Amino acid sequence: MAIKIPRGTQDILPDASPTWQWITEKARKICQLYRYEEIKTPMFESTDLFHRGVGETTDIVQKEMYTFKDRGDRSLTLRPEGTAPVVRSYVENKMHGWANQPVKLYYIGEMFRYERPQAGRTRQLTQFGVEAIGSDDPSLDAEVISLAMAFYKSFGLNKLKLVINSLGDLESRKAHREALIRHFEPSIHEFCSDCQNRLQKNPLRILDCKVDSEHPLMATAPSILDFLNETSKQHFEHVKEALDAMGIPYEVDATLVRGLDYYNHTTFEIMGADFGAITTLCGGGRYGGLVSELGGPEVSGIGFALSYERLLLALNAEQVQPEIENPLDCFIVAIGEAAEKKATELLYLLRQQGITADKDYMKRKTKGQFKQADRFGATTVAVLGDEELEKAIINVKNMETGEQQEVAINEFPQYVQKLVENRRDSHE
RNA sequence: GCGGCUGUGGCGAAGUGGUUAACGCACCGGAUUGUGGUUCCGGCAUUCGUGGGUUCGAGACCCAUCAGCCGCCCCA
Repeated sequence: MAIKIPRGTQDILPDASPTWQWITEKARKICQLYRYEEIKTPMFESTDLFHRGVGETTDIVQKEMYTFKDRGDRSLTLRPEGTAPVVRSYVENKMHGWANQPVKLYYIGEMFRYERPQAGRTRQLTQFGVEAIGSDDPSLDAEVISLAMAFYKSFGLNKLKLVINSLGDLESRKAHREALIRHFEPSIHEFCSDCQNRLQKNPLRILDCKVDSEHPLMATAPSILDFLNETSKQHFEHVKEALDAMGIPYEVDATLVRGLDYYNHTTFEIMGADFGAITTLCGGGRYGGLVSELGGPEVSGIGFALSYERLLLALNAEQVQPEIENPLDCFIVAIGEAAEKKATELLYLLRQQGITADKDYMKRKTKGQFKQADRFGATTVAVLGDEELEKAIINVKNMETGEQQEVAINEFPQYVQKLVENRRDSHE
């Protein structure tokens, strides 16, 4: 049996790859505007990085990692997310000592999670993410959120919803955590087994549970927003004011709890609509203890990650098409062996001049070659056969008007060049 | 990891146990010995995701397995 693509992965075929290039271009462009610089980290890291950086209690670490041993008996893991590796690099390269602070980075790359695939969820996913590390200024939170929103807007997407929340600082989180345990503990046996486990490990995530969302204790659960201390409150207020000033609408959702352990203060999610159960396009937030946890100084960062796969769902739902096209300037129809050889030479000349050019490689008849040229959307076709070779000319046909012109073969490249330039001028 | 649905040529899709597996699109060839987008004619699945079983006979029924989609969980 033929070998098939691994589960949860996909080939990006030529008809889809322009869209992928388009997304990448938009991402780079927006990062350039906001002055974030690209960082590339390895596809695999020491397994410990994710245990320490992402959190032992998270689903990612507990059941979704592609972990393997290399020949030197090192435990390595294909990266399931981008923040921990970037922070590892921040610490390893002592970026906290760089002149420009905060350090503003972005990455584009593949992530790997062992999950059950469905629409918008694959085992290899492509993420664009941003990390601004070294400042706890709340206006930086707003900048990162606005970058994400501007990115989506640049595609013309409109059905977006920004949801924000604050988890507060360590002190606030601790107080809230205790209140949650007090709230749920007496009746915890009425909750699902996941929630029973969460009670001591991470009671915050009980709020996130879909199974027990109708339980009366959910509605009356203590809200993190009531436990924010003065510092945390001010931070959150500042973020909201900055968003208001930029005219970015948002909703505050006190139950928005991000899945990874390292978040504090601001968390946010951008949701799309109209494409099935999965609506989260982008998730992010501020992380406090992560840098020091990985051996760096006590600084915090803020970032987000979003996937191409889900952006694609949103683009489909709103019927957005990429702006990329690749027109064929000239197709050479060669009739006979001698002409075929000459065509190869002429193609090379055209391409050296920046003219997109192609020919037949399937030994098609003349008619078939024209059909191919038409399918490619060639704007001109050059016909070369024995008759032309004898007279040292080539017949250049305009495929829109059907007009055909004899051109001396040694003037052919310049002639096509002129046609292409005229066409470009008239289109501008 | 759990539950539901699905799997026929490059694509879409008929076929609900009986001989040579409809049809549409795409593709290739011819009508037009060297000129496209229209038309007409012809060609194009030793085989129905894979493996096994039931049967005189299986694309259809059964079992297993793989994959996809949807839902749950969770997340990007």
